[in-house]
Amino acid sequence: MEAKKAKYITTTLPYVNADPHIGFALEVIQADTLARYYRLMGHEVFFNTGTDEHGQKIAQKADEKGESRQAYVDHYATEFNRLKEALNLSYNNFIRTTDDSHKAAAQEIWRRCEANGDIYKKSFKGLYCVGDEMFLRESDLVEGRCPNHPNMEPIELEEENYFFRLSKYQDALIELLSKESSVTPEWHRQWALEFVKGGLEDLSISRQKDRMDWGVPVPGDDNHVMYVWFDALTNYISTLGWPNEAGDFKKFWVEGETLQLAGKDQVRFQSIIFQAMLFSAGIKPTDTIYYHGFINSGGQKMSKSLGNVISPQEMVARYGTDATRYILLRHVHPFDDSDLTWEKMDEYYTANLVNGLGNLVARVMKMAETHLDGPIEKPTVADFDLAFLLALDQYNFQGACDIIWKKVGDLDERITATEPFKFVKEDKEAGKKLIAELVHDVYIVSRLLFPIMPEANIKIKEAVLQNKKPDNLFPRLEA
RNA sequence: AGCGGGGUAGAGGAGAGGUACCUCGGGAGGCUCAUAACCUCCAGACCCCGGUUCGAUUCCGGGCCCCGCAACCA
Repeated sequence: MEAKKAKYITTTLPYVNADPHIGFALEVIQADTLARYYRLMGHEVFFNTGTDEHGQKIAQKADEKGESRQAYVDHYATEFNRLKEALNLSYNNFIRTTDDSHKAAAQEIWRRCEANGDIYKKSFKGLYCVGDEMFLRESDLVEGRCPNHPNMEPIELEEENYFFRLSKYQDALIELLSKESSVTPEWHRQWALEFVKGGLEDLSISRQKDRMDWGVPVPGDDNHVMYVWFDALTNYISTLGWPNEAGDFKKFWVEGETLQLAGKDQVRFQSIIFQAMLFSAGIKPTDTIYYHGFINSGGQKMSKSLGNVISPQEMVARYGTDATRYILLRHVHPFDDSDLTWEKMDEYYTANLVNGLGNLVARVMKMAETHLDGPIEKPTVADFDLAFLLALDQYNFQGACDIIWKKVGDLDERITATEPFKFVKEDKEAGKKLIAELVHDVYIVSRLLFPIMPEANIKIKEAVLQNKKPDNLFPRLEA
């Protein structure tokens, strides 16, 4: 058998100024499903996630709470890492941008970009709000004032920043983005291409330390720290041990296939800025970046003031880990925005997991336990359903689930049509054969479940191999 | 303004150039292996106007309406 290409897969790193958001849960579950799928297909996989911990907003939040910056980010890193258990994630590394090795990598990529002539110093003039201690953008202004501090006059301030020569990489980016595989779905690639063709401005990549010190020090200049984006984007390679160019970096980034997952608001950062940084540092660009949509609730953005926020922890508490994964994978569109409410999620859970999959396994395994002499012969490894593989290859999680649940529905129909529970009383051997076939097919379903719902996969397989009806896989919700 | 996405049964979603599918809900029946589950049947939909086509809800053009993005925001 030929050696399969190594696969690298990463989420974006959530910024730790709030508890884990359902949108990140979606992303990390999608990534985990792909990681499990690729492993199942025999690829060696490196799956990365972590936390983005520098920058003004975090410094501000920590100050507000009266905590040290480090204590503040430590708290959140722990919170996010807890998702591993809650969502049954199989990542290989959880990187924090405050890790020493990451900071060293960020400095090294800075040096390489600088050595390539792509970093220069320029003074930047803008309106500065003393209240927020930050520069305001034109579009932020409300009647010429800071929206947070309407009674303070913004002052005009000038500071020196380092800039990254993004403009230099226009042609390289156009070439990269002309490859269909570079971005999924297609419309984001088109947008990025148009955006780059429209011309790129260089971007500020540092902050003066006396105003904002919570960042990675700029190599060779004690007065500046890196702007958080520049530092954070480096994580995708620092997690692989870069700047050590051998080892995992070579295996997964250089010689393997790289896939990033991100929200649709990230196109500019991931597909343009980060790729330009890689070009500048002489590193291969990301092979594919997949962008998911957003999750709204009740037709509106989730927001604390509307009270429609759905947190991943609450979902896990109500439905369990597997069911949370199921809902996010099957009932959220892989590319477009989707809408979830508790009402709808309850419905999905009851219809498809309690009444569907859970009930099917219960009825089949009860018959098996009662009528079969022992476990069926362990099904030999059959080929996976091609349509199922194709769906996952195209990040179509919904489509992959649809194929599984079609099989569930077909099995329910077959039980009604063949009535093995009745038949076994008239013709024992023939009835047993029918039941054994059903058990076999339940096993096949559970195999497909592996990337989607790892716990159910194990429980169903065990039930089949022990010829025992399992406890309710998905308990009915309290009325 | 511009760029992008979209408008499918009562609700929420999928889909495709030629009997329009799924979940919930409504109506009628069946079964009893199962988590009061499961199966069958019925009622019910492709925003409007043109064009291409033997044929479009699906492709193209226009209109109306909704939703994103719009540069440092992590």
